[in-house]
Amino acid sequence: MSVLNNAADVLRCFGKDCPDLTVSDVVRLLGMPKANASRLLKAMREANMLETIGDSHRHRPGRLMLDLAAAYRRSSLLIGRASEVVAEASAIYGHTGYISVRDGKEVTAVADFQGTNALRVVSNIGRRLPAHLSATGRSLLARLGEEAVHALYAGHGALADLTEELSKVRHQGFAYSSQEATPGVDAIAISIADPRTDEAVSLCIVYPHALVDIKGRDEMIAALAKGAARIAEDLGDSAFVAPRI
Amino acid sequence: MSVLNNAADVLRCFGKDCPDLTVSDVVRLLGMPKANASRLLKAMREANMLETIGDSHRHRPGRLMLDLAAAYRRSSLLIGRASEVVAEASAIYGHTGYISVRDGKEVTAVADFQGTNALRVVSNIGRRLPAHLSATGRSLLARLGEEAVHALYAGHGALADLTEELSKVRHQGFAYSSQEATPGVDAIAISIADPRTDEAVSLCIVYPHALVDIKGRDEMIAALAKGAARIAEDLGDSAFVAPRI
DNA sequence: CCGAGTCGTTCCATTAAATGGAACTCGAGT
DNA sequence: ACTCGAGTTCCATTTAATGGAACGACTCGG
Repeated sequence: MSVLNNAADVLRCFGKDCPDLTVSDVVRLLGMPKANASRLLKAMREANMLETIGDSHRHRPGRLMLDLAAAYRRSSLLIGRASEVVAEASAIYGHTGYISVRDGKEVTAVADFQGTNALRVVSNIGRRLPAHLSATGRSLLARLGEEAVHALYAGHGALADLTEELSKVRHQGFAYSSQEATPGVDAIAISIADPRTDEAVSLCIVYPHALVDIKGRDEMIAALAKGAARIAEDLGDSAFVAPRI
Repeated sequence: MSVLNNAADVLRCFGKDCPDLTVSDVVRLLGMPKANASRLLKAMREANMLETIGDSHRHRPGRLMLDLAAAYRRSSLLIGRASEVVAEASAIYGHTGYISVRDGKEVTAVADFQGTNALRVVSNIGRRLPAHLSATGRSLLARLGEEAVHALYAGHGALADLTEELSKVRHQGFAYSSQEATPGVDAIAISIADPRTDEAVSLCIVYPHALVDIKGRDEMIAALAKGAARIAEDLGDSAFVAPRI
C-alpha cells in the first residue's frame, strides 16, 4: 500500500509551517519522481483529501479532512469531559484554554477555547510542540514511567533536566511554565487518563505573564484540578494525583 | 489509485454519526470484502491515518488527521480574517459563533468560538448540515447565481421555497433562522468571499431564541456586518452587500 | 466443556495499479 | 523565438491490490 504511505507523507507536509503544496514542493520535500507526485496529488484531489486553492496549482487539505478532527474528539469520552472543564475555566478567568494529546515527543491541541480578556493568548491548535518544552507536554510525559521517558529521550541532551522536571511535575500534580515557548506567556497543565482506552489528555490554560500572579495562578490550578479530579474518579484513573499548591 | 479512494471512503464514514469503525463496520458500510477491509485498516493505521482506541478493534481518525483542519484554516487568509470578526462578536455578546464553508449541498464549520453566557448554544463543529436548512448555508447559497442554485437543487422539493428565501437573503445581505435546525436556537449569518481564490465563508452567530429580541439581533448583525464589510473591501469582494436592517 | 456464531487476520493465484524515465504542454521571462 | 521551470501524459516494467477460502480468537448459551 505504497500510495497510502505516500499520501500520508504528503499530508504530513502540512504539519509544520507549510500552508500549501505544489507538485514541485512534494518532489522537493519527499524526493519522489515528479510523475508520481503529479498523479498522487491528482488522485488525492479526486478523493477529496486535497483541494486546490482557487484555480492555482497550490493544494491544501480537502474538505474531507475538515471533519476528522471533530470525529476524533467525538470518539473520546475523555476529551469531551476534559473540554467541559477547560471551557468553564476559560470562561471564568477569560484566558485561553486547550486540551492536548501527546504523540511521541510532540503534543498537539485537539480542542481550544479562546479567552475573552482583551489581552489573551491566541490558541495554537493544530501546531505541534516539542513535549519536553511545554507545560502541557510535560504534564503528559510525567504520566509515563521514568524508564519510558528515558527510552523516549535516549541520547537527548535535555534528558537530565527533563527527568528532574518531570519528578517535580509528578509530585506537584501539575506542570507550569513561565515564558518558556513564548515570551510573556505562562501556562499551567494537568493531565488525566482513561485507563480503559489508555489515552491521556492534558488540560491547559495559557495566560499573559503580566496579568496573573502566583495567587491567581493557583486559583486556576485549583479550578482545573477540581474538574480533573472528578473525571479521574469517574473513569478510574488511579495515577491521577491531586495538585498540591 | 483504488486504495486512496477506499481510504477516503473509510474516512467519510466518520462524517455523520459514527465515532469509531471496526473491520466489519467497513465491510457493512462500504460493501468491501473483509480481507480488503482488514488490510486497508491495517495500512491506514500504519500510515497514521487511523488509530485504534485502546487495544480494541475500534478505529478512529489518527493523529495525522488532527492537524489538517488547522492547516486548512491557515491556508486561507479569508478564514483568518473572518475568525477575528466572529471571535470578537462572540466575546462581546457571549454567544457562540462560527465560520463555515459550503461543500455542495452541505455546510461544515471550520472554526468555532464558544460563547460565554450561562445559556449558550454548543457548537457543532465538524458536523455537516444541509445548506438549505440553515442560515449559514443559505448565506452561502445566496452567493451562487439563481441558475446555479437551480442546477444544484434540481428536482429537490424545497427548490421553490429556497429560491424565494435566497432572494430575500440577497436583498437583506444576511441570513436568519429562528428555531429551524434546533428548537430554541436562532442564527444569523453573513457571507463573504475572496475573489482571488473563489472561496466563500459564512460568519455566523447562534444564540438562544429566548435571550435575544429583534433589536439585539440587529445589533449583532451590525457588528458582523461591520467586520465583514472591511474584509470584503480589503479582498475586493464586489458581490458583498451590506446588510440592511 | 462443547459447538455455533461473530470477528479479524492470513494465504495465494489472479488481476489491476503504481512506478519512473522520457516526451510533451503550457506560461512567464528575458 | 528561445529558454526555463512547472505540470501532465505516455508506456513498458515492476509491484501491489484483490477476493475467495481457510484459519485463529473470542463470546455466548447450553
